[in-house]
Amino acid sequence: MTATEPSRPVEITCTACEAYGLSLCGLTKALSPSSANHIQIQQTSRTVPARRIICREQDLHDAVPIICSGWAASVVMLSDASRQILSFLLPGDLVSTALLFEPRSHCLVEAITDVVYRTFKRSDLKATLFTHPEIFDKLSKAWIEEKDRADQLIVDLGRRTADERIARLMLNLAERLSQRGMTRTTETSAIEMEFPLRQHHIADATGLTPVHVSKVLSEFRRGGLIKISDRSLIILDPAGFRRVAHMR
Amino acid sequence: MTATEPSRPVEITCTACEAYGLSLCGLTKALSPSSANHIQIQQTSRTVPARRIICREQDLHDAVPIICSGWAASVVMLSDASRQILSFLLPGDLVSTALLFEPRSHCLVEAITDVVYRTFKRSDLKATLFTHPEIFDKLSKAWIEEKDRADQLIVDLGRRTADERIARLMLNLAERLSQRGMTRTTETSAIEMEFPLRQHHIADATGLTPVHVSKVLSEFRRGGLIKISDRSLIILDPAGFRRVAHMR
DNA sequence: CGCTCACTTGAACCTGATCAAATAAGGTGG
DNA sequence: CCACCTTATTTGATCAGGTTCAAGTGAGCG
Repeated sequence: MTATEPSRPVEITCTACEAYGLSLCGLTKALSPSSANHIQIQQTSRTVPARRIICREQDLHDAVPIICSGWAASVVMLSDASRQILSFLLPGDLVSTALLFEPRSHCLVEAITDVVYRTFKRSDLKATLFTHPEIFDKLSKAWIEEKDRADQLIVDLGRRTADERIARLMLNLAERLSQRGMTRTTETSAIEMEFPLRQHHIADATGLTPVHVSKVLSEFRRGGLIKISDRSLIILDPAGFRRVAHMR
Repeated sequence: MTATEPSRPVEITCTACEAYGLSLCGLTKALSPSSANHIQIQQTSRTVPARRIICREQDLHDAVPIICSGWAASVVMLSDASRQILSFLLPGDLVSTALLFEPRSHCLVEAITDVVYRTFKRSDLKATLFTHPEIFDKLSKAWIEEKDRADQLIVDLGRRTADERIARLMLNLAERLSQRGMTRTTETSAIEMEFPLRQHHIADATGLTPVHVSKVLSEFRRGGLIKISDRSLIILDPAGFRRVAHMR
């Protein structure tokens, strides 16, 4: 909530995330071929420092936020101060497709790293849905993906061990980052990426305690599966790590 | 998969679930006032006996099924034969709003009781979305509800005890049934309903084992919170039961 | 009558939580 | 750059909520 450009009409194209060609920001791709086709839509860009809250449960949002850069998380707070992370938001992600239809969110979104995001006005975005089938398709795809991930998480939390949950979380993030071109593969076929999560984020996302996360990660390290240092993650043995993640 | 009426054009009105005024079937309500407005849409009705599978993961569905009567469950099967139930489907529920956009489902749907359901052709239903804003609204509402429930389940599985999970499941079902007029409140303000779930269903939905579910239910019974017999459930002490469900 | 499936109950076990203390990393003001 | 403070991570010891295993009781059904 630091810098706030004055709201002004711009192309829906969001150069910051265009490269990812994904999710809502990817809709820019759907439109750009025929340049005459660009939509004028009210849009605001904001920058939020790490750890700050992007929006709260109570906020009535007229705005639909999209992450342009940085990592964020949607989290539900319980009354005893325990937390459950519903999903991590990466560049190009719509915070929640439900916001397209309802100005209410039952969880809060917080920045993990410094985050740049843009908001579209719901009514504008909703209107373009009807006039631009490509956007409609992009958004329904985003919606399906969001739900698929939620369902996967339900299965993970309901039926998998701590090791599996943590490995799967990391592999899922690696996959999503790689779709965005945000991973590198070394000559030893290890996968390398920026990884700003603290262990408590991993704990909040997997339904575990930070203490146990620490133990499991040490175990993974000892097994030569991963290497974490300096806010970056290397999956040294992707095949072995996937084996851990599946198991059963 | 027993009785299959030949596919024929009928009004979208689905009398079986119209009474509930909910979910997709509720869209019938949105339309019926102006009778000139009725949609002709291909529709098929089927009856499935208890325990049978309504549709599998692999099936490429051209069809969008809606439960007309009975209870069903969407379940994910793990390779070790353990199961996670993602959601229970009650009369008036769309099996999955994602089916509106994608002919694929990553879980299977199985009948708990005898189930009557109808299927609409995806393309037809999708088309009416654009021409009938009331239907669009109904469906986006269904989508949001579906996602809210999934998110709630994530929190339950990630952060709550066995007692809380089970109590919340029952209270949620009671709430949904009551919206459909499928509960009775006695003079002692106990809440009574049909409850066809086996303990293993409860276990599959809450990420617990049937053995533990049995123990928790016995505890609830001993505490005078609920009474289960003969496929029906009475919440004897709703206030007390809600207290158990919240706890923290 | 004999089966199968659902539920119950108890004992032993185990995964992950809790508690506690020590170490390492940042971040801030001087 | 240092001193200080706060936040992360590690590690070990103990605890507990649920699982697993096992055996027994019903209830519905062909």
